[in-house]
Formats: sequence, C-alpha cells, structure tokens
Amino acid sequence: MAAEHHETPDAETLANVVETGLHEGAIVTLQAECEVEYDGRTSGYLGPGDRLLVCKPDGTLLVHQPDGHKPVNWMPAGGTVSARESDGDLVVVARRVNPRERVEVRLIEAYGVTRYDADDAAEYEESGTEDEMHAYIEAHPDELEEGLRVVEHERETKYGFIDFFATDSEGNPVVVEVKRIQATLNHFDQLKRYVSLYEDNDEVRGMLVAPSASERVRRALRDSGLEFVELAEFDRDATGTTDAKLSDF
Amino acid sequence: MAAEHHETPDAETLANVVETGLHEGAIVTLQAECEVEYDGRTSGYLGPGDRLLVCKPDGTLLVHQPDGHKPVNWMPAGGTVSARESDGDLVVVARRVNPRERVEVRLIEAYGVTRYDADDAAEYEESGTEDEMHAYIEAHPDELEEGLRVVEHERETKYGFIDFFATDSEGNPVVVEVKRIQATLNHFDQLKRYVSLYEDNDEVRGMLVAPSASERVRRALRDSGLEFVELAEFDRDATGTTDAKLSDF
DNA sequence: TTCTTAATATCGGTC
DNA sequence: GACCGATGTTAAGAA
Repeated sequence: MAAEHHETPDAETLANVVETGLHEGAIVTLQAECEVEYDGRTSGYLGPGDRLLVCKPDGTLLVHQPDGHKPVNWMPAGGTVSARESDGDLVVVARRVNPRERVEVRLIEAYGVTRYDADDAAEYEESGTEDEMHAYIEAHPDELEEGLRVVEHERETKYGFIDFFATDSEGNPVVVEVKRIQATLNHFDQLKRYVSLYEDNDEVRGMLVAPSASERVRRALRDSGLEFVELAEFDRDATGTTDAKLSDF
Repeated sequence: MAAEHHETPDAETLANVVETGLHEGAIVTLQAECEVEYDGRTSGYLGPGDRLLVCKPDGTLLVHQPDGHKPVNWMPAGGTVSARESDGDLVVVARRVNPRERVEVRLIEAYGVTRYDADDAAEYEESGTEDEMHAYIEAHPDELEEGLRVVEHERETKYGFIDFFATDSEGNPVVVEVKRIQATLNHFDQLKRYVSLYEDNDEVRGMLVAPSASERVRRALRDSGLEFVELAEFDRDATGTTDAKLSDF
C-alpha cells in the first residue's frame, strides 16, 4: 500500500509515523490544529488554527492554511525535519544551516496523518522559457532588426551578463536584453547597466526585446536613448533546440 | 471529524470527494499516480509518477513530487478546480483567466484521498521585514550618517518610488535605497535610476543601505559615484512600530 | 560557496 | 485591471 492513513493519532503514533516515514523516504502529510513559530531571516508567529502539514524526506516542510498558493511557513530542502513529544504535545521542527533558520510546529490536535511511499522518476519538461526565446533569436536575429548579427551570447562583463552582444547592418555594436514577459523598469535598468560599459563608444545601441512594455518603461528607454523591440510570439518549434519529447502533447 | 480519509477510492468517489469537498470549503489532498499537463504562460508535461495533490476551495491546486519545496505544477488562488471522469480515469483540472492557464492532472491510480474541513482564522505575524527597517531608519537616520535628515519617505517620481529622500549635514540631497538582504546589481540599478532623476544637480548623493554587498556591486557603486552603507542589525524593538503581539515569543 | 539571473515567480499596495 | 516593488523569494547554472 503506497498510502497509509491514521485517524486522530496520538502523539506517540504521530512521532513514529513522521520519524520512521521520513527516514524511509516517504512523504508524510498531517491534518492538525497547530501553532507555528519561525525564526531565521525574519521571525514570525502564527496562532492556533487548522492547517495541512507536508513533510518530505529531503527535509522540506510546508505549512498550508486553508487559502492561498504559498505555504504560510516552510523549510526548503536540505535541512532536517524531526518530531518529538513535549508536554504531551507533538512538536515538529525543521532546521537548516546557511541560512540558519528553524520552523517549529506545535500540534494541538491531530485529525489525521498519512504516510505516502511515493515513487516518482519523471522530470518536468517545459517549453516557452526565456532560454528558448534566446535560441530563437540566435537562429533568427533578423526578427529583431534587418541585418542584425549576433556576435556573442551571454557575454560576461564586469557588470554582469549581457544576453546578446550583436552588430547592426552598419557594424555598430548592439547590446540586447531579452525578456519573455512584459518589460519592467528593472529590465530597463539591466539593459542600461550593460550599455553603460560601452559609454565611451557613441555608436553603441541598447535594445530591450520583450512582448510588451508599460508607457513608463518606454519613456525611460527613450530618455536614455535605448530602443524597445516587440517580440510577442516566437515559433517554439523553430528554435532548433526543441526537445522531441514535447511533441507528444 | 475534521479529516475524512478514503483509501484506494474509485473514480466516482474521488470525483465526489473533490467536487463536494471544495464546494463546501474543505481542503482535499490526494495521493496518486498521475501525469500532468500545463498550458498557459509556458507549457509543460510531467510523465507518470506518484505525487501529492492539494486542492483548496479558493481554486489553488498544488502538485508535489517527493522532493523539493516548490510544487512541480500549480495553480494560484482565484481560479477553479474541478474533477470529472474521462475514460474511467479521474481528471482534475484547474483553470484561471488573466492570465489564461490550465493545469490538468490525469490520475492513473489513486492511493488515497482526504477531505479536511479546516478552520483557521489566525494571521501570520512577522518581524524583521523591510518595512520595519524603514521605520527604524526613519527614527534613527543618524545610524546611516551623522546629521542625515529624512525629508520624505517613499517619494513617487516618474521613474518609481524612492525609499527615502533626505539631506545631509551640509544640506545636499541624498537618495536612499534600503534593502534588508545583501545588495544585488539590480538594487544598484534601482538606486542609480532614482539618482538619475536629479542628475542636473551635481550635489545629489545616492546611498544604498544593506547588510552587505558583493565586490561587483561595490565596484558598480564606486564607478557611478554612489555610496554603500552597511546596516546589518537593527533593533527590532526600537522602530516605534513594533506590534505588541510579537513580544509573546 | 558565492554570485548572477530567470521564474508559469507570487503577493500586496496603489492608482 | 495595470503598474511597481518586496519576498524568509526559490532555483539553476557558472566561477
């Protein structure tokens, strides 16, 4: 049986399911009334309430309230999760170092606990990322501007990495920053930082490539003599790097 | 009973528990072998494997693999989650508009499902945020520099919001950008963008306040005539805005 | 480990 | 609903 459930478990059963389950590589989920304390990069406290806890064998701990996508408290993989009795209550603690932090969950009443011996070898395959947009541009620089030629991809400079260092049809250098989402002021900043490396060269151009940009971003670009190039859709099959497995769905 | 578990449920039971549970405000968790498809801002596919599904009444759907802190697939709150039979399998679909996207989970084998009628009115209280750092600086500007005086907090400009607009002991304007974590190049960018608003004024200074900064960030600041001020620890009780509830733990 | 950047980022405040 | 910036951002990739 991959999933083994215990209803209204006592503290001893709970401690055993959590400790043994995690040690043996299972996911353990709990439904329980609890209070939570976090101390680390910040500190915080969550008063009593009903939550869903998820403990994974890699040290992940999630505390989910009834609403919301993100856990109210959590510990990323890499630490340790342990359960011990304290004054008759069960306390689940997750810790890690670097940064040093701790999540402590004091269970007030446990409604259920499930040990889940999950077996999953699959990896998520994704399409439409910025990496693919880069590959598309590298294969089709003319889509940005007639005569544009890519000189270097991901050029490292003392101020960070330039997406594309290119030249236009007249041989002038062009710094290109690519975004797969609507361009923000921070993206404008990034481009401007890269262009500033070549400010002794009057001929250098800066180009922000994205599907859209707010008016404020467009104005900021204009004010700095930089350009916006709209690239909304790109053929995901024409990148030359498309994974064959993705054609199945 | 707050948590009601069904072992190896058939498709009909599953559909009923998911649909009825969510409609009545319960959290539904499933242990199941499944495959997942996402289509929206990007698209992706996850082949068969054992995962934990979490469905919340606010439209949240989480698909968790045995490892890792973040769900491999998800839908944030605001959409709808539904379950229906298709060719004898149960298919759980989460959708939303703006952006239009969809997560579809095809269950191959369900090991267990739990309906959890969770009641949680508590709100998380946090201390040590950037807001508190702002309050501390506003109350103790001398910590940044002797004689510094805050003129305006969160000043809106055409290029965004300046954390603090201040004056130094000689009356020169100082643009202050505050970060609670180690300063990054993007934070440097932000400060430079704000300072550029006053570039007609030779006397304007720019100050990045953070607990630390990489050498690359420090060099970028120096190159642009901007300053770094280290503020590692600040007394969380001395901000003047500390919430009394937080003194309990 | 540290640094740099993308992310289906999410989330909240404001206009 | 769009825009802007914080986040205990997380996570991946490179030096």
